[in-house]
Amino acid sequence: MSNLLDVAKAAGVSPSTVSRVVREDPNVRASTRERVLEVMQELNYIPNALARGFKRSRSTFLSLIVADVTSPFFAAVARGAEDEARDAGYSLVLSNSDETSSLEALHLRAVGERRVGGVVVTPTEEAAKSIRRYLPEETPVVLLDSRVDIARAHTVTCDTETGVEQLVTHLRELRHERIALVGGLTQSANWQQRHAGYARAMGEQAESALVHPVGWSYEAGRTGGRLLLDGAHLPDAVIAANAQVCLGLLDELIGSGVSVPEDIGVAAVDDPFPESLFLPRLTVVNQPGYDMGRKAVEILVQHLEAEGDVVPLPQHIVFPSALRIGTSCGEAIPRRID
Amino acid sequence: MSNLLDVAKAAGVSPSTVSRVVREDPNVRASTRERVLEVMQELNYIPNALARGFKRSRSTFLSLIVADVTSPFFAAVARGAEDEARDAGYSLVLSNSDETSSLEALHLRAVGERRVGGVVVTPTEEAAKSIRRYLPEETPVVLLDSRVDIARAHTVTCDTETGVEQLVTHLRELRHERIALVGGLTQSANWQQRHAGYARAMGEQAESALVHPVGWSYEAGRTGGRLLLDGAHLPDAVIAANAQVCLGLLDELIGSGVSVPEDIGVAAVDDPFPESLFLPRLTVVNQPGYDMGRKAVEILVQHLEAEGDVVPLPQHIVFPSALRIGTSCGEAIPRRID
DNA sequence: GTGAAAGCGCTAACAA
DNA sequence: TTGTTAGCGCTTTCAC
Repeated sequence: MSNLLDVAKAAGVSPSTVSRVVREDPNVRASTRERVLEVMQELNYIPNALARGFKRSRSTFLSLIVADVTSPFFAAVARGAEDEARDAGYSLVLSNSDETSSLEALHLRAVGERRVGGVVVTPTEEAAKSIRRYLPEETPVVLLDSRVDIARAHTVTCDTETGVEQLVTHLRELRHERIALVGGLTQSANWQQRHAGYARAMGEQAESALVHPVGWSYEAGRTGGRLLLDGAHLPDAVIAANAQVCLGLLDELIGSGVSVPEDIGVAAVDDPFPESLFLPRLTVVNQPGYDMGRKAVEILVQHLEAEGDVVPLPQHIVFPSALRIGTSCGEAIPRRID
Repeated sequence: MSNLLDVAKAAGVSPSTVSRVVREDPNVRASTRERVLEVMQELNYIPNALARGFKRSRSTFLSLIVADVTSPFFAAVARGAEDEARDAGYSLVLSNSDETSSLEALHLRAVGERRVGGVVVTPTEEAAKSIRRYLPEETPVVLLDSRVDIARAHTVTCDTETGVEQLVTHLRELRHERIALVGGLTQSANWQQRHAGYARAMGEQAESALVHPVGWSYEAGRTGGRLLLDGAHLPDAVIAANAQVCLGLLDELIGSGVSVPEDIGVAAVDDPFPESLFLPRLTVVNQPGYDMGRKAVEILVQHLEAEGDVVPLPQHIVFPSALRIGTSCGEAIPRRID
């Protein structure tokens, strides 16, 4: 691999001149630039961005740590983040934490040591500790889709509280009375939001026996489904706390011979099938993953490119969620695939 | 940010000693190591992996360039790739090319200049040129899910030909006679595979009027759906060339009042709804995206860590595809959600 | 408009 | 067991 020095020698100029050409510094005579450019071609010179960033101590990498890219919401976040990063001239390092603090710590350490310019992370409860420990003080952090309390961090979240409130109101307008809430963990801010929205819309009718904070996974959804099936009679409708839970829930219910929406209405926060208008369509509270990912990286870049050495104040962006009405709660009679 | 030299000074030892401690070189007296470790704590020292890799000219990044992480197949690939990369001590840089050669070129250039250790890419037709131009000669490349002809590159693919052949045979056993194939582009190796499997299983019955290589996108699926609807009568069944096409196709068909599978059976290569047992279940030819991503990175790592300076021979791995029978082609009467 | 020289943080001979 | 030294490829003063 030829380097800048090789080019300089072959072109009969100094390294600084070649550097100027590479960086498109105008202070180079046209004819000189010409010659250098030619030699670069001949030698197949590829600038070393690592060495460059190293010297200027500026990273050209940004990190995104999500629970699992395989889930549609996080895939959307990743796509938004990568698009924004690319547009700003950065490359995106992707990590999956499986919502496990040890894996999260491992990744934070990895990207910290690799001196990424900034980190976007969907944090676990222990994120604060790992961030303090493994990330350089000056590395900007955006907490996405959760708000662990970290003074220096920016946050990008979605107002699912209002979304769930609207959803429950919608369900009640459809004459559903006993409405269950399945999934999530009580200590998580995300669950608290969903539950608050639920409680607000249910008011007096809220039945704590119908609230099952069993976790965020597919398995949690199945567990929740079994809890509902084991009850004396099924609730009128059930809200899954996220896409994974929704899938588990549906598999459990339908696998037990329950019909949706005839026997029970099913709705979810996040859309398990986001790409399709495919019927039957679930009624969902949708979070704008793409925009959230994009915004998170935008904040990082802004922070990194802030003038002077004052640390930019933390930003806290809240996106609205959107109630998208489908046919899974008895809203209409669709054409069917079965 | 304190660096290795700061630690050395504060501990009263030489930089090499600190370096030895960091690298867990056994040639350090226990008491010395102790002291250095303490100082590292105090100074909050975080090793600089960039500088280290730079010095040793070994990268700790690997690159994955896919069409779009948002599609379930590529998300699975990304997850597999990241898991393997993590296990091997690398970080994964993710890029989306949208199957566009200009975007692909941009990303190849970006990761080439950033001196990633290796690249996994789902290539466009022009990939060969960009790779030659923007990647250092010695950077290993794995072509995933396609086989543009590049001498130096490893390949990881899936035998969809056999898969489609099995699928068509299955459909014929269900007494479907007029079977359409929608999506893909004739010049792509991926389409040729699918078509070859289709042709082989159809034999004499193949009708070229039922083959519509309209592209790989959601829109292509809709176009294909319209083509079918415009025909004198619907075929008995249709195979979508990938997940996106399948979604477009379903939306178009069902949106026009067609029932699946009563009026037409629908099957696909790749699963648009991979995570769920959710009924109705599509009959699909499944590609093991996770394993393919994992294997691709494994090859990269193997290549990078090969002893000596002989360039490892290109590997060509072919995964089998799996026919997964659902209920979307009239196979059974499922419980239903609608 | 161009060049010389120092150094970013680390590792790897080599010497002691 | 430990230290000295010379760079990895680039940018950046500061001269000229």
